Parts: sequence; C-alpha cells; structure tokens
Amino acid sequence: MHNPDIAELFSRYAVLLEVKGANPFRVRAYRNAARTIENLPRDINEMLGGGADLTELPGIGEDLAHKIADIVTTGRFTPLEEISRRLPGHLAELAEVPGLGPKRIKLLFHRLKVGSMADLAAAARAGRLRKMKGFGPKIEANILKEIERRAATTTRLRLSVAEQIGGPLLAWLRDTEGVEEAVIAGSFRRRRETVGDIDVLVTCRKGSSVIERFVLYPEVADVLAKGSTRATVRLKSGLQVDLRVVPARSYGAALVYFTGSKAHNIALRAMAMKRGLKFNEYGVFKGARWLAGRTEAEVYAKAGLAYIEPELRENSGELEAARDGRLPDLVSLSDIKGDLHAHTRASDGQDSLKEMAEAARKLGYSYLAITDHTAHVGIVHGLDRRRLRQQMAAIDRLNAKFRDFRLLKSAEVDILPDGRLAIDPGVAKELDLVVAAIHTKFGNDARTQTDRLLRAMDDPCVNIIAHPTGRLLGEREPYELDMQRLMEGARERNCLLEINAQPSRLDLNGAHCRLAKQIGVRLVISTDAHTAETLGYMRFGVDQARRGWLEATNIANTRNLATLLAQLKR
DNA sequence: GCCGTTTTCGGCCCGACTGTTTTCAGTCG
Repeated sequence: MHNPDIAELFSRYAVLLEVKGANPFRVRAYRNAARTIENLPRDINEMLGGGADLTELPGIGEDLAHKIADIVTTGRFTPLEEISRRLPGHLAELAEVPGLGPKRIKLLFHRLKVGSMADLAAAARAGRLRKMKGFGPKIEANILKEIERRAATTTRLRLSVAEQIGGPLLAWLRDTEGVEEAVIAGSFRRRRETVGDIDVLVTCRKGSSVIERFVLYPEVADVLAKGSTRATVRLKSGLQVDLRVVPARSYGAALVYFTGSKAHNIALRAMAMKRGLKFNEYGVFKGARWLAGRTEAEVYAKAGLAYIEPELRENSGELEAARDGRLPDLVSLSDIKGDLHAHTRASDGQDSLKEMAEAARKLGYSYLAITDHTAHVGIVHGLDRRRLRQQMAAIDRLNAKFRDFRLLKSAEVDILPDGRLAIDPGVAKELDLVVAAIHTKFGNDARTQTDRLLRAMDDPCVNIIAHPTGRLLGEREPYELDMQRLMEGARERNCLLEINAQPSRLDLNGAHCRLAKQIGVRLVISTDAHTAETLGYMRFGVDQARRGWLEATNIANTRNLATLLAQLKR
C-alpha cells in the first residue's frame, strides 16, 4: 500500500459515504485527506517507519491517522469493506460521470440495481434511465455520450500541450469586440505539470458577445453549457474549456476564484469569514457592500494576506505563510544563468555544438553544459573516449571565440545496475562536470534503486543526478525510490539533483522540490534539450521549482559561472 | 472527520447552469 493506493481508498470511501447520505463534512474530510496523501513527497510507509506523526499533516487528525496506520499494517481498509457489503465498491466509479452525483447514483442503485459503469451503460442503452424521477432523455443521452467518450480515452494533457491549445483560443477571444482581459486560470495558471481542462476568464463590456463568439471557435466540437456569464465546450482535441465572463471590477476576485485550487479557495474563504467578510468571484463583501475585487492583491489584502503566487495556491501552507509574512521569494526564469544538460547530434540530439551555443547565448545565458551520452550498451551513438576528447577539443575552439559565455565540457553518464558509471575515469576527470542518470533497470525496488544512486554519487566525479525519478508523464511511472534518503545522501556528498524541464518529465516534482529545500540539498534546473529550440523548455522547470517553493538561492544555475563551478567542487 | 486570531463544540464556500420541473433539486467548479 503506497500513497496513491491509500488516497484511492479514501476517495472511493468518500463517494460511498456520500451515496449513503453521510454527513457531507465527513465526506469532505476523507477527500481532503486523500488529496493530502496524494501530494506527499514521501511514502507513508517510510514516514510511519520513521515514527512520523501523521496528525501533523493538514486534514489528518487522530482518527484518520489511526486508519492510515491500519491500512499500512494490514493492507486493508475495513470501513470500506463494511460499506461495500451494502453498496458495491464499483459504485464509486459512477461519480466520474459528469451529471452523476450522490443522489442520482443512489437512485440508480436502488431502483435499477446499477452498481458499475457497465451496468450504467446497459441501462442507458436500454432507455431505462429516462423513466427515473429527476432523469430524462437528455441526461440519459449525456451519460451515453460520456460512456462512449471514455471508451475513446482522454487523459490529462501535459502543460506544454495545453499551452499549444490554449494560446490560439485566447487570441480568438481577445479578438472579440469589447473584450478587455482574457487569461487562462485554473491548474494551467498554477502551472501544474498536467491539466484536465482549461479555465478562461474574460472581462468584457458586453458579456453575451464573448460567449457567442466563444462557442463559434472553429475547434469547438460540443457546447456542453451556455449561459450569460459562463459557457463550457469540448474541443475537437477532447479538452474541455470553461469560459467565465465577469465585470472589470471583479477581475481580481474572479482570477483568484478560477485559479483555485479549490482547496485554496475554501481555506481562503474560511479565513475571510472569520473577519466577517464574504468572498465570491465578484469581490469581497461586508454584508451587501462591495469592498474590493479589481486585483488579486487587494482581495488577498482584505483577508489580511500578502499576495500569493498562483504556483503556491494548493492550500499546503501558503495561506498561513502569507498571513505571517513568510512567503518565499520564488525563483523566476530571469534568474537562470545557464543550462547544465543538453545534447548535440554527437549523440541523440539534432543540432551542432555551435547551434546549441548560439541558442543559449540568445537566451542570455553565460554557460551551457554539453552533456552527450557516453558509450554504453543500450545508449545509441554514445561517445567513447576518443569521440568525447574530440568534442572537448571542438568546445575549446568555440570557447576561444566567445566572451561572457562558455560551453562546459560534460557528459550524461549512465548509472550501471550496480551503481558504477559508464565512463572511463580518466576522461571523466577532464570534464568540467558530470551528469549521471539511470536509464535501465527501472523495476528495482526502492532500497536497491536508492542504494544504486547513492553508490553512483560516491564517485566524486559525479556532480548532478539527472531526472532523479525517471518518470515519463502518462507513459512511465517513476521508479521506486526513497527520496528522503537520496536527498540526504546527495547533501552529504555535495552532489546536486536536477529538476528536468522536459515537459514530459518534470522530475523532481513540486513536492520533491519542497522536500529538497527542507533537507537543504541544492538543485539545478536543466532542459535536457535535444534541439537548440527546446533550450526554451527551461520555463517549465522553473514553474516546477516555483510550485516547490524554491528561491534562486536553492538553484545552482542561478549563480554566475565562477560561483557555479565553486559550488560543483566536491 | 477536522479544527481553533471569536469556538475543544459547533461550525464547515458559494454561485451558475441544466434538466427537470411548474418552482427547484442536483451537479459542477
């Protein structure tokens, strides 16, 4: 039982409780706990093993702490088993269908014996749903449509893909008469690594004109809802887009509201309530009197808080930090002085040394590390000792032409199954830095994998561990790893860990970044670019660092070349 | 079931839209 499993148990239990008609706040408590557990940087098994007190986690009290401990020791969650005797466990999956909430699910189960997605599909196809009280032909049709859509699959999109879809849509809306502001809020603005939908916020002198134009956007496949202040569509790509229109004086309040996260909003409103204020998407109110709402900063100020950057809005301590003046001064893209992980066509990249260097200079960098793969079974076109030395000579020739910029000699070295490095130790010493990474044996258990990485870091030539979890978003799970032990080991050895800015990787994630800051291990943000153009992915890595509360001082490549090289020394 | 800058008990966010209704419940974000 790992964190995602426990979170899933609580989520399922919450749905069943809801169907049973339990206290809604108790239901919410399970949902909150599931969310907390899902976002933990450490495995709960390890935390409990280390004697951690789970009640210190937000949303987890005495009761849930005991239940979690039970789940971890017995592998079972008895309350769910008990409730499953009366309600089928698969009932919970029905809640994923839009339009189905606890009341309708309850009705479906009691009247039609619908207990799973398959039952639902059968009942809908037989036309049995429309006869139910509170149902009708439209709801039945929507459910059928959703069942078909799910069969065709759509999952969360990578942030970079969402940007490609959202950009042109935003341009279309901005091109509408009367539109003043048009921005994407939601998890997109919080810079989550993947987004499930796009929330667009618009201020417009004539509300209805922008809604009318929105549904005419050529990429729209389906209009799911359409009113005077909001509309929801599904694009041909499958992505759902919500549009909200608010008056200009409500722009800040609405931006807070629609940026979320939901948990952040609920906590923020609770804080406002204690001050006798009401927050909604139109502003801050005392009774019926409007007090503020034009900017986000004035909304937060009314709650007695400093402005909170969107990346922090997850209700994971940012509200308390804003109240107490403890918010971090987040690292930004302009702080980045260079990139420490990039490939050329010498290995699996596409561009030349010179093209990579020119692109890095154009970004205003003062250094770029060339980290082509070293030769090793399974690594295509890896550089052997001879080719690596040739590349070093080529770098020397190029560097002779640069002022205020330097290519760093480096290599991405594979960490072998036993923790040794796939590079000739003699050549390694000639490099400015070595980036090491795992590319094989992803299936090791946590102890073996952690030992393997620590052994690699024992070699003093290793400076940076690249993409430390090996995950590929939507494709490959991270390998098992004791992140706490890895980070403590890295700190002891003065080895750095990488935030990989590839939109498909983005590991370390936000929670890991926070853990790194707490442990005091230094990080780098690198693009792992395989083309000159994708050196521009740096911003995604910076987003991830910001979500992890990191400041420029936590990131080695915000330093100038001399300081960086000093920090790399082991 | 959680939580404490009014509370260790009594609170717990709130408005818009849909589809079903004849005035609103249910769902969503």
